[in-house]
Amino acid sequence: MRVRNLDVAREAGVSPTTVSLVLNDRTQVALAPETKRRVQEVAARMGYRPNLLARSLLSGRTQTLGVIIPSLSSSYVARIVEGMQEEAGDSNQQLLLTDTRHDPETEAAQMELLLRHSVDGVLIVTGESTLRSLPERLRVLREAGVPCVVIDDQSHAEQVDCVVSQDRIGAEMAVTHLIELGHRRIAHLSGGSGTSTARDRLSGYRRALKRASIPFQSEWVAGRSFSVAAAAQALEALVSLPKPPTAYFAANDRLWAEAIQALRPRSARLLRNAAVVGYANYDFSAYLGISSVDQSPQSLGKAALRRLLDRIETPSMPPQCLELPVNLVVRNSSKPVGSSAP
Amino acid sequence: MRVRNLDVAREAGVSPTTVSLVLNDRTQVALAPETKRRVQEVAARMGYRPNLLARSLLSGRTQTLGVIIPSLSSSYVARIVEGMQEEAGDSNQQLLLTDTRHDPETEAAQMELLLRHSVDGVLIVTGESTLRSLPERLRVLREAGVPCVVIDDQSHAEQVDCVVSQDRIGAEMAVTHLIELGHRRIAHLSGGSGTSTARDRLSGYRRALKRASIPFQSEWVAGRSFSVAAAAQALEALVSLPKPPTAYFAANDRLWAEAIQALRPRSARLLRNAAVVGYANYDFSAYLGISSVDQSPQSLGKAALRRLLDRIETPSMPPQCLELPVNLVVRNSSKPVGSSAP
DNA sequence: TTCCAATACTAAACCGATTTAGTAATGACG
DNA sequence: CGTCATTACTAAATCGGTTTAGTATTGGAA
Repeated sequence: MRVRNLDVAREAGVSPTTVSLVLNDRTQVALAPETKRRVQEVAARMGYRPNLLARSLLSGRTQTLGVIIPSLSSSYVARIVEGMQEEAGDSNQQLLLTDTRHDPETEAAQMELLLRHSVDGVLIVTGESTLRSLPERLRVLREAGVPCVVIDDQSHAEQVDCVVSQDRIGAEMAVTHLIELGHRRIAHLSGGSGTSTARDRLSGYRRALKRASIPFQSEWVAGRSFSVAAAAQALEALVSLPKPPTAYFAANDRLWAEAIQALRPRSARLLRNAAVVGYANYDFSAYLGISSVDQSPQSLGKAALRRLLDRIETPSMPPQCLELPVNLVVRNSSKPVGSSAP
Repeated sequence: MRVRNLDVAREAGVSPTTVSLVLNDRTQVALAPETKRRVQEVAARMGYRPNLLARSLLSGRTQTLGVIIPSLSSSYVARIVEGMQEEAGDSNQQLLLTDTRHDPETEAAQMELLLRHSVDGVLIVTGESTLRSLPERLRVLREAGVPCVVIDDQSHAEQVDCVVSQDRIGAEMAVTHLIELGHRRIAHLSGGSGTSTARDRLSGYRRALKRASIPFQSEWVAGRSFSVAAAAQALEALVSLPKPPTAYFAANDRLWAEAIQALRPRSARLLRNAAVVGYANYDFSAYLGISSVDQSPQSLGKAALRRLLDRIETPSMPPQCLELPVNLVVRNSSKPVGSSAP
């Protein structure tokens, strides 16, 4: 059915070795130009397509990378994967994508499969629900000798390469921006303390307040996780404070949008004039006019894949944590204090 | 480094054959229970992980499916892939994802790579920009004898399996809904005539008008493609009609949102009171309160993958076109005619 | 003429599993 | 006691490439 090396060899009247040498351009070995031309012509004519399985079995390289993500629903994650795709395409790598659906067991099972498929390396985009099982995943990878890059978590930076965004700085930029708009009562809708990104954003928030000599008030920070329910509850609490905040820094745009959506109408009305800066700059952030800190997830993905390829080539490098810059996108929700415009 | 069948065999004092028989539960061959137990124990202890490359080379099956998408930026596409993931996980299949970035050449090159990797089948999510090259892709796949399912286009339904949504019916539902809200001047922001989905939506729009005895007016239909520029221009034209429409049926939510975004402030103000029903029900549609026709893209992905697996098992089946149902999600943008509420 | 080097190509081993065809040992039966 | 079936296992071929170590041929130099 499928044309093999041997078929081409027969048709061209040479040995499989010669076919292999010609098609892989092995110039160390002398070859008559005429033979070379003939083999190429025959291979093209017959539609020869090398079987990468066979090649990989011998070489131990598959040109295939495993990608583990918590879910593709998040357009933030989707963009990271897009960035990986782009870089992978340029480097002739294929991506085996596996979605864990936020489930550590699925993650474990899928990673096992990736290893059986002999991926050359693995890219892990961390998620709130799979963070706890990350050390176990890393252990398995280390034992298998398969390189790995972790995205969006730096808790294991001494053991393994990771790529994150400058979350603390991003948060600081966002809050400083609100302060410059004249706000003093600035709340933080937090993602809790379960992820290093959420912790960094809180830390940036505090730093910005401190630099402006605004005392930190613990009741201005609410939110236990990146879940909608937690966010809605937290936002409700913030808006119900005796002296409600005039501005909000949300750890995530989606969190903000969903929370607003879920709030009772009264609370939602109270929020109408508040200033907001969010995080992650989803597509819809533009439609909603929410100012947001953009991490350019594509760059994250590209950088991670680039790093993984480097690591595969030079396994001995010391692990490194790449922190990519972020930038603030200002939109309508950056309202100056006291404004009552829509 | 990696534990092989042979290593397990040596350790357990049996032949590789026996190891293979035990681990694959080949009961046709008699095996002493004690041997079986020992082999299993040794394999587990040594962390044996079968090399699927070797297995595939022999069997001709890789348990790997190629997925070709125009881009992961669209959350609609991302959801389709999510659905595939889910079904794939249940069937022990791996997905090789390739993003063509809307470029036919990248698509061709990537598909070539997928074939070299011996995927068992290919899932193609069509995009406006890669539709023209689809016949060529299908030809190559047919020649290679690799099964394929096409998503979101039924132009080749006699040759190849396809999975689409009931777009005509969805459009009819949307427009009928607007008619029931009392609207008569209903415009259609179209996706042009380049894709069968856009054509079907237009056709559903016309059917709904006809059933309500509203004469079709060609100036009420605008839009040449699913691009933002085209949509903004089209919407501008519609809103500037001497008697502007009171309601809009948009071929796509994103198109609508982006067009609004791009419009001049004056036109945007004119639209504030118009009723809208969109298509595709993106996440942000809920945040913006846009009524929308939901195709449940996950189901599309699941159905497509299911069909592909069936096709792989039974290559002789006649090609089939699956049309999945859609449903209308009603939100704030479903304003009755003459309303001036926000 | 003989020897060596360069040229052009190839035979065979190998990657790690599965599978087919077969062997050795045991036991039952006539 | 010989034969045949059954049980428990294995040797070797195979998948489709790449690579190593080689062979045959030619030409030039001594």
